[in-house]
Amino acid sequence: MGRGKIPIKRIDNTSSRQVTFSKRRKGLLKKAKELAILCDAEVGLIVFSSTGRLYEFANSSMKSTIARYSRTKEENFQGVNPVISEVKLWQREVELLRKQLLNLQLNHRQLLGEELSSLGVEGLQGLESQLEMSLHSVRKKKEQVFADEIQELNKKGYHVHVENIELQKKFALLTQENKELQKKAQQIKSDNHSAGLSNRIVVANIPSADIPVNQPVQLQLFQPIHQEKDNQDETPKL
Amino acid sequence: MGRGKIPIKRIDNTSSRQVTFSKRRKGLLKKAKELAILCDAEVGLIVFSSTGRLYEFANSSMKSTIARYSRTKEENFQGVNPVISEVKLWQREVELLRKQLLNLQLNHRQLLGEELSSLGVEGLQGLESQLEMSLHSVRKKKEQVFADEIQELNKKGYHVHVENIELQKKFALLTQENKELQKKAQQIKSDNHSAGLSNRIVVANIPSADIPVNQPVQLQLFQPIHQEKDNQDETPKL
DNA sequence: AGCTATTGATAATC
DNA sequence: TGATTATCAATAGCT
Repeated sequence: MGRGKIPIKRIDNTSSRQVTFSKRRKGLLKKAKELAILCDAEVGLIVFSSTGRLYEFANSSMKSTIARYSRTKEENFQGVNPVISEVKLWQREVELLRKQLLNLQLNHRQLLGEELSSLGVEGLQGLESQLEMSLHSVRKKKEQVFADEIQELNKKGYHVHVENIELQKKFALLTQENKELQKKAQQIKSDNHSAGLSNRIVVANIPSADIPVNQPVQLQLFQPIHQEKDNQDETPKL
Repeated sequence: MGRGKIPIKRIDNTSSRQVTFSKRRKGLLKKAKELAILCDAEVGLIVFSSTGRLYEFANSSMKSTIARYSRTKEENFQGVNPVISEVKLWQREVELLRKQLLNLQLNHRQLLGEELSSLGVEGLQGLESQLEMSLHSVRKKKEQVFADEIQELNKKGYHVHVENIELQKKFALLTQENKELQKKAQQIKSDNHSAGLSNRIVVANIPSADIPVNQPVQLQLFQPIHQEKDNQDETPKL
């Protein structure tokens, strides 16, 4: 598959061998991954380039795959083993766990809406109602989380609001003070004028009417939602 | 690369998964060989089918490839030359399986709407949409099952209907025959009367007009349902 | 490292 | 399974 076919023998030209290596290595790794995913297989792939660099793929872990490999290989030509009893114990454990895992995996996949072919009508009905219940709980939970968050925000908002009122009071006091200072300044100025001196005192004229004092800030956020909205599930029960 | 492209995810259908597995496994092994030959690389490939069968390729030897691998990784597997550590291998396997099982169990419980506290808002949203998708698939599947059943029933119903018509035809013929026999019997009777003999022949008078001949029986059951009814899921996304 | 013409792999089908 | 074939994907040869 390429512009022409090449014989399967060592490519002599070093650079084109390297190019081909990197292309085909990529392809091989991709295909190994795909096989593992598509067919639910445990795949381990080790590739050393001719320069000694390592490339690998393993869908579970290389370590466990190699372990499984060596176990499998040994069992084939090792009918009798002196340390059987303990090993057998563990093997049984593994077998049990594998079974549990497989069962759970099937169940899980069905909960995800896959692999439904093995289910009959009652199974499907059961699954459906289970999913409905789950969905219900999840939505409840989600709403609760939102409600909690909103409450928290409201609380914080209230504190900010209180703080705000305090600040406004202080601001009002300052404004008052300022006005009085201005008045005094004016007085001094006119006194100086009449005395012929011009020792200017500048006082900032802070605007005071822009912010409505004691107007409560709008702090009410969304209210927690508590309407049941699950009656949309009007699937015609056949 | 085939009649159509397939998404890279686990193939649900068991038999087609197995078919794909054997095809792709073959292809993968071939490509591994080619890479090793063409590019002078050291390749080791281990594949376990989901049923646990082992397939492998190694251009030098799996043992030495694994040895080189572990050397490169600077880890020493006792895995390759065991017996002492066989128990340890199994223990590790048990540990791994236990972990997987626990993970899956948590996930599973969450899919059942339990143990949701560890999830944040995004987690809950994700779970919700996943459940919605699952519900969708399950309902689809259920409807399909019903549709199939109905089709099957319709087919059977049609056959019964055809058979019925045949029977009605035969019945009509028999009725006709019967009438003619009656006529003949009457004739013989009157002949006997005039001859003075009374060798009575009794012929059952089968009613013939009670069943409406060729009236097609009502056999059309429900039609398969194919309307999409999922736009009911208008959950307000908060 | 990109770009195609080509071959190769394989999904669907029987 | 095993064979066939229509399609899609990988990649050989160039740039």
